[in-house]
Amino acid sequence: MLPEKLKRIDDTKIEVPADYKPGMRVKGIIYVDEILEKDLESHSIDQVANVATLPGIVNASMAMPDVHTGYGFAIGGVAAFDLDEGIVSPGGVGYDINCGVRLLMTNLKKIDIVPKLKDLVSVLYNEIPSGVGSKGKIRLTPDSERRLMLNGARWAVEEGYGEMSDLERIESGGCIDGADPDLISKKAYERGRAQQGTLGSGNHFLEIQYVDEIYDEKSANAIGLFEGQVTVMIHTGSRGFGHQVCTDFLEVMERAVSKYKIELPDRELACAPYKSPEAQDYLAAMRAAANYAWANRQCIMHWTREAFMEFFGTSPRELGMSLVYDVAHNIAKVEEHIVNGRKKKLVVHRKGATRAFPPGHPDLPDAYKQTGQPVLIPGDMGRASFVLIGTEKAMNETFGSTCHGAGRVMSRHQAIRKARGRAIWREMEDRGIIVRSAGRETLAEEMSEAYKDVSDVVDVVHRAGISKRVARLRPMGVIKG
DNA sequence: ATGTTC
Repeated sequence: MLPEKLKRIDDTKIEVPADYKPGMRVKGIIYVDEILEKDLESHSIDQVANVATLPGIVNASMAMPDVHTGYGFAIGGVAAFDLDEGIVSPGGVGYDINCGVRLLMTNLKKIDIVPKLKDLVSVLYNEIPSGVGSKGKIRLTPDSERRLMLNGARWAVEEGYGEMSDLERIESGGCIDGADPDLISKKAYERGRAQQGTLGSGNHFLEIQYVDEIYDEKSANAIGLFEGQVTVMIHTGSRGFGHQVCTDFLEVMERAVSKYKIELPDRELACAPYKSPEAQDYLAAMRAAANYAWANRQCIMHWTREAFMEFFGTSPRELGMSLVYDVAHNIAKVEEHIVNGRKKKLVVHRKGATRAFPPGHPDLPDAYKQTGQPVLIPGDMGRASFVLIGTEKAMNETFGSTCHGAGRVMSRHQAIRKARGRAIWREMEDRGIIVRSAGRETLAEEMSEAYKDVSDVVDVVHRAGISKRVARLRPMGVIKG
């Protein structure tokens, strides 16, 4: 049951009124329908309300339909702050800075690979390092790690991992300006040294998929997607490097909270005024970690192309292996939005939320100027993933943002208990999905039933108009950490 | 998410 104070606005969203909790400066908006409303945790609602108390918050504290409890800010949260009055908070970005998704398409059809699927998955599994604490094939010197932080995916391309033309199909060109390697701790340098080009664990994955349904023929055509087409989705972030950056700056922010006398309903919301050196330093360090993640997805995509080349004995070009797009879903960015009819720069925190810019937006590459920004939504490993497109309505309502995935319904611990005595890999294989995993418990934690149905999540954002459904992808082969 | 409890 929803708390009585919450008001349903329409069939896709509810309002958390500004009198829900003391100190709220704006209302909260949670995008859920009657189905997902049942999975809404009261703690997530409290977190949306807590964020609404932060100085300089603009319009509303928002949450997407895949919302669940996170560190301070809910995962699935979107919050934008005024640059004069507002704050920056590491909790609004999360531990996995620039966790995100990229989608690679091919000109292969599902029927071309079904008979060889198991072998193809093995080749990929051997080629892409995965698992907790996994080390990659790259060893960064302090100097190369610096250049990586400054240049992101461009660093990877310059090192031979991919092509320059990949860069225009990455959010922010695969490199956000304003990173400062001098603000990165020795510990973070050390943790990042051997983890570039690794998948990690948890919900991170590499998946071979096929396009199973097209909803919007025109946009799908413009992107290059067709029914039965094989695609590869890569979901990973900045690994131990970003985690360390977040840890380091939470400490800085805790001190800033007392220094600037910021009153917080929850110490996990530790933050600093946007214009303070603490906030500017965090943003510069966060950008270094964001660039680390973009380079990471670039390297992994490159090895995916190499694995396909080795397996099929033809070049990636002949296999049509071009990048569709790459999105960040854990990041804070300074963006221009219209507030009360006037253009204004804001610092937008997206934590488990994806940018969804509309057709014509100046930040989009030429390839997507007319279509709008591709939005990539990974589901759980057994069901589906989606390609959506950004909309004008998202610009007006959610600072150009939409959902990011399925969202858990079971805790990791619950899932492990529920999976006891079962062979999840075999259950998947019976459904025609080949899975390889480095970690023993990862498959249990990540089984389908531990997640909401991503189709329900996507249905809400589509009906709400904050992004538009283009295609559904079904998993065939999964590599997990 | 995470050298899965510095």
